[in-house]
Amino acid sequence: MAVTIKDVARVSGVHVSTVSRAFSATHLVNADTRARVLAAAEELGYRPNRAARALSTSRTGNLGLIVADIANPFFPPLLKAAQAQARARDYHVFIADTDEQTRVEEELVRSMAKQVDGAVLVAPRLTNRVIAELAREIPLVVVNRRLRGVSGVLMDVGAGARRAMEHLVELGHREIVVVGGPSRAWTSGEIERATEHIAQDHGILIQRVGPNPPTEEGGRAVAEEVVASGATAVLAHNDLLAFGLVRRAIELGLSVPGDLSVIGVDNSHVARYSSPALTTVDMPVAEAGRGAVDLLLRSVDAAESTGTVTLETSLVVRASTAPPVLSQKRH
Amino acid sequence: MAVTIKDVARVSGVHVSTVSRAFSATHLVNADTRARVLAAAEELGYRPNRAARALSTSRTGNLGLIVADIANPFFPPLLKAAQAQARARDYHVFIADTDEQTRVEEELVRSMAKQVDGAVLVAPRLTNRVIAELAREIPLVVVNRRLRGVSGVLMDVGAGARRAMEHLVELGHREIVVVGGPSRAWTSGEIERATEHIAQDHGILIQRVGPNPPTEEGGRAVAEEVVASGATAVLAHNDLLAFGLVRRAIELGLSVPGDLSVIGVDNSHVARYSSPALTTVDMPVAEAGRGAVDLLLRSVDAAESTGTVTLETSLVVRASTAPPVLSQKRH
DNA sequence: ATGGTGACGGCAAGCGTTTGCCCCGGGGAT
DNA sequence: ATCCCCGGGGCAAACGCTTGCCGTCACCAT
Repeated sequence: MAVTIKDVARVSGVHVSTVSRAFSATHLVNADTRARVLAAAEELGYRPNRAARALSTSRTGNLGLIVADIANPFFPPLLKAAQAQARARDYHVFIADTDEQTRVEEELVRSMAKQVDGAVLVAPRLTNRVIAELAREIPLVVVNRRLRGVSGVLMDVGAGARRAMEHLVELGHREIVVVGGPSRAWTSGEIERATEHIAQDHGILIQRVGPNPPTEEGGRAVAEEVVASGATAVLAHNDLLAFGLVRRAIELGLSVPGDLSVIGVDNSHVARYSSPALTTVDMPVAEAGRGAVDLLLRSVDAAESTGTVTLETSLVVRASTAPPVLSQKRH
Repeated sequence: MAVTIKDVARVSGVHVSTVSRAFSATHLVNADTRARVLAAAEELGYRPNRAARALSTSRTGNLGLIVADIANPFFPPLLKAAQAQARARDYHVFIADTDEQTRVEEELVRSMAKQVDGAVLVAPRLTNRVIAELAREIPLVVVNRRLRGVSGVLMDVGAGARRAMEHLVELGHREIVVVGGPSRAWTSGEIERATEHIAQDHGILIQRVGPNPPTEEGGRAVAEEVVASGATAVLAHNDLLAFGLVRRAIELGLSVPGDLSVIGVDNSHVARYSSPALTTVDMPVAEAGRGAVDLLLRSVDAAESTGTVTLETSLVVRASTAPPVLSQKRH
């Protein structure tokens, strides 16, 4: 029923192989013949069947994009950019949501493997071991994960966290709580390390709370603990967490940034939309999405190349940070 | 290199057809034989090649999901729900972003056609004619578009807009501006009709501005016009537009809701996150995503069934609406 | 004229599955 | 004892495309 290469061949009076070549090896066919074939194809509305093509070339023209939570505002701009880049290269993309579950993540990669030329894992929650294993089965690039032998694009969240801490220190804060995210996220470790350094360099007192789910709820849940800590500022693992924390802190009667300065990470639109607008670490997500696809496509073509690109982050100062008020300490 | 049905056949000592049946027509093979086959498959890590399967069954196990803008906060929760539902049914989903361009939308459907069993068009910008045409080539379901002969899930934004207007009327507003969205969006017409009715019923003065791009920028751009109109309240096509409008209005020295009440549509997270929190029309997006996939799968299986489901919306009153101040009119 | 050389394009195998057809053998009905 | 039926499973074609191989023909150099 659907029009196939055979129909085109019949109509244009050539063999199917010629039709095939007219599309994918243009230099092997005479210009006039090719024109006839293309005309016939056009007339019939012929579209090559990618699945069939995949069967003989073992190239599908598809990519997989796997994220923890599509609805987390960190991801959509990245997905959008990656999708656009893929499309520009004539690739289609499968997008899948793992719901933060590592089992699902692994299963998803495996079940997609045959259908894609490669996959990008965005902020994977999987262990390095499993990722490395998967990378042996299918070209992989990871975003925000450092892994020997696997291509990756990293957003330098460590530098961003450092900037954020310095900003707080300059404002005069001396006791800061760092609200952690999911324990298996690479960014968690980066932030921990960076904040540790800053604390030592400046003699700052740091308290850590977490791990926490990277959601508004997670933020609300830790608010009381943060308030009780007596710290005057907090750096949260992401904007959502920061936002929930701010909301709850305000409900508890605090003023932000008056009583508590809060910094998020991601520079997602919640940071811009919320009030007070959040000071946050900007993550170049669109660039990361594009970069991941480029990297992936490169390793699909060139078989064996792996590489890592690191993208710069920056601190965006908005209205959720201010000097601490010099009241008597609360504890 | 990859393990195929042949390998499994060899290892388990049966013919490939038996292996095939062991997977997809279990009742046609003896239980013991089947167990042997499955064991061999497991041992080898065999996964059926979906592309090959598609070739002979003409069922791909894939779905397409096409949206105007992944980064517009209206879409991600819908995508997430749709994707989850599809996964539960063992379907993979292609997600594509049209960047609000109708040409791209059409081209996307066509280029996916051979690779999916059906597609859902979310808030399509295409004309009815083109959609109907596409629906003839591939099972389609549209979200937020009413179209004879094409399955759809509709969120009753008309009822929502009516509720929103009534809310404003009850608060005492008598001059309201309706900020329109993209002209080709179905919701635009619905809102226009609903507001028209309310205006007549209550003798309200309505002014329309638009069409506008459904973005924060779009909202900022119309703010001055809205302010100059002298109206005391506005109903915007979506939250993003409402949000941009609020921001700009505040920059212009107005207070919201003091000088201007604003209502959005979508109940996306920007409505919750922004300040003042937006009164908005809640859209059951997750349900719509699930419903669309269900509907699509049904028409894929049952060939010829088309249906429309309408989902209820509701008004969420937050902090961006209040009674008008009774000052002298500004014009 | 003769042989050589490309360019062009037909032929057919092969990619991994599914599925209609048929064969085989065992058990129940007669 | 014979016949039938049916469960089980092998065989091979088919799905739509790509690609290595080879034949044909025109054209050029000798």
